[in-house]
Amino acid sequence: MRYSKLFLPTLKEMPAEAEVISHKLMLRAGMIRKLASGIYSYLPMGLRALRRVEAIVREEMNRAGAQEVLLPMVQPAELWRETGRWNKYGRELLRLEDRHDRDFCLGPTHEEVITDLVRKEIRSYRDLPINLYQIQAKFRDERRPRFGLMRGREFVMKDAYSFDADEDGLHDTYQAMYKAYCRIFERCGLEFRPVEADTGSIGGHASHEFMVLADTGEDTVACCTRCDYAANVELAPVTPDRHEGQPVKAESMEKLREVATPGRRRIDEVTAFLDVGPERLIKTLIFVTEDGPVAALVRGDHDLNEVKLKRALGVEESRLADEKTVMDLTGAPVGFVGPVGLAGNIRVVGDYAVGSLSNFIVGANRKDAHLVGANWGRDLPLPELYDLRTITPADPCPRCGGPIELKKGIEVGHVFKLGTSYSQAMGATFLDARGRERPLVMGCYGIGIGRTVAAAIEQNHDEHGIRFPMPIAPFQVIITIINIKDGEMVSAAENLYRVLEDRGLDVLIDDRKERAGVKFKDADLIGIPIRVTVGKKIKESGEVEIKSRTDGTVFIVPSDQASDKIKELCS
RNA sequence: CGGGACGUGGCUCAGUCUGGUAGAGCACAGCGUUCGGGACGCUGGGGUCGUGGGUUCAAAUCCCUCCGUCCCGACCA
Repeated sequence: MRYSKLFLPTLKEMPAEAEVISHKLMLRAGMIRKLASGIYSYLPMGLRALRRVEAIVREEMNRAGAQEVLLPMVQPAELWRETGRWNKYGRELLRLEDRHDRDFCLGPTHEEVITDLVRKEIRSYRDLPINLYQIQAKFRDERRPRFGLMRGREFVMKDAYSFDADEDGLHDTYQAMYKAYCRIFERCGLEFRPVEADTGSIGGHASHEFMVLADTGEDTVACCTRCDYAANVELAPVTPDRHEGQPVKAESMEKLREVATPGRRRIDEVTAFLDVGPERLIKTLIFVTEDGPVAALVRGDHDLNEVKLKRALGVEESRLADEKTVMDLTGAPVGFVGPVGLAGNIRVVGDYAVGSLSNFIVGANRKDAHLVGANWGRDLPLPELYDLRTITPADPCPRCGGPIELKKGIEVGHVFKLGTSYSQAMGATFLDARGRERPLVMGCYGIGIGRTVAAAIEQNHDEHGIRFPMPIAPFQVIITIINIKDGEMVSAAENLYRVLEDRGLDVLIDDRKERAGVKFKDADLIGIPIRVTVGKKIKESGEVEIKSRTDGTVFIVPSDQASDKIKELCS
């Protein structure tokens, strides 16, 4: 490709709208442009990188036995009504009507469509297992799109859906997908970790997320520094302390008394005012669920984990109660709510760690007042105890007891064992070897293609621009002609360009009428892994300069040996 | 959805507080010099100041409406 003919508008200055580095660089390097919030156009450079990732994904999916299909993006509402998701999915589902006022939606995911397809075509266990995938744009009307391609509303995703005859079959398919995902992200040159993940409201049996480790990640991963345990913090269980739940002797109990805490609502305000540590306090958080309101108790220095709370309560919906609801339920404004005297009115649950507290401090359910010296049994009943808090680096690894480290990650892939929830809801069945009708056992497997490109940039850049890993680079080689008016330089560069293209490399030749500095800056910005400079050395000694964008290594080689060296560096 | 910020040539921004002839740099076009790390000089084109309304002799500037964008939070495969 000739740079002079390429639609590659690079930006010298930082775009005002971008915050994170991958977003800034993708805009500056002319890869993407925004059309609307969370909706982006891919320009040639961006599309090339996207296609590279897609090609790797295709190869590995095909190798793992999956077959590519392409499903419609516009989907009829009836399918979504069958699974109940037409109502459950909420406002993220972009709904539309056709000219006959029939309801449709833009597909945010394709379980319904694929299950419909398979239930109509697959009748026998002899046709199983089957694993179908597609690479296609998804639309999710996110509440808050951000960070460019990292969380867009329209985004390119590879989604695969597997159908097995039984759980064992699903297990094998799941393992094959897991391994394929590892290969995909390894081949993309990413530092990643597969982590145990929450199965969410779908209620599957197992799930792993593939996290690219980067500070800008929106997820937090708990990693053991001793064994290979890694899990999303939403999920990572906290091992209860040995002392938790032990009764306190009556004689060591302080007297329960109410103290005035005017205006002190937050934990840090109360602890500062009373001059005690946050571990002496119990936070009382009121949630509203489909089964009614719930009070959840965690220690002042711990964070409540809503995923764990939902699981402990066995509910699907939960949200923090608003100010008015809290007032109606407890008689106190937010910040002064406590569990004493609450048990009769609403369900109270507590984290294991609150069970071992004695002489603790809680809100008094009265404005500007807290209770000091509270104790289980005497002042209030011990609530149902669960693992409700988010793991911290102070907690041991749930598997080996080793030290835990928290890291930020970008979720680029997710694999799920779905089981039979969709197939049962939609009547997707097959006949087994004994002629019995049974529901298909499903799995689903997603990869955010655009997000993978963005994540690769998050991990591979410097102050000058992108440093694309070779396997996903838009071009492998850029040839920089120092002076376009110098016939000797041009013919040497053109010659090398032809040779490299003939040898199957993707080459960009910078034949623009620009000064050398401009060309170097652009080459660094767009991150082509290998830069070949054809300059004055070609005239003096017949040599060219080959520079690695990845590590900065420079090779000066005679021009007739350049293609061998470049080929070697590209492999 | 709650909180905050912003919206002025293609881009980055100044001008708004204190109303009075729309600016700079970059980019773009032409000419000249320069030519291995985003050159310089001269000339030139390009802006309904997000939208609608209001106040005023006069609005980019003050007031209100709506729209859009970004950030934090909530929420979320």
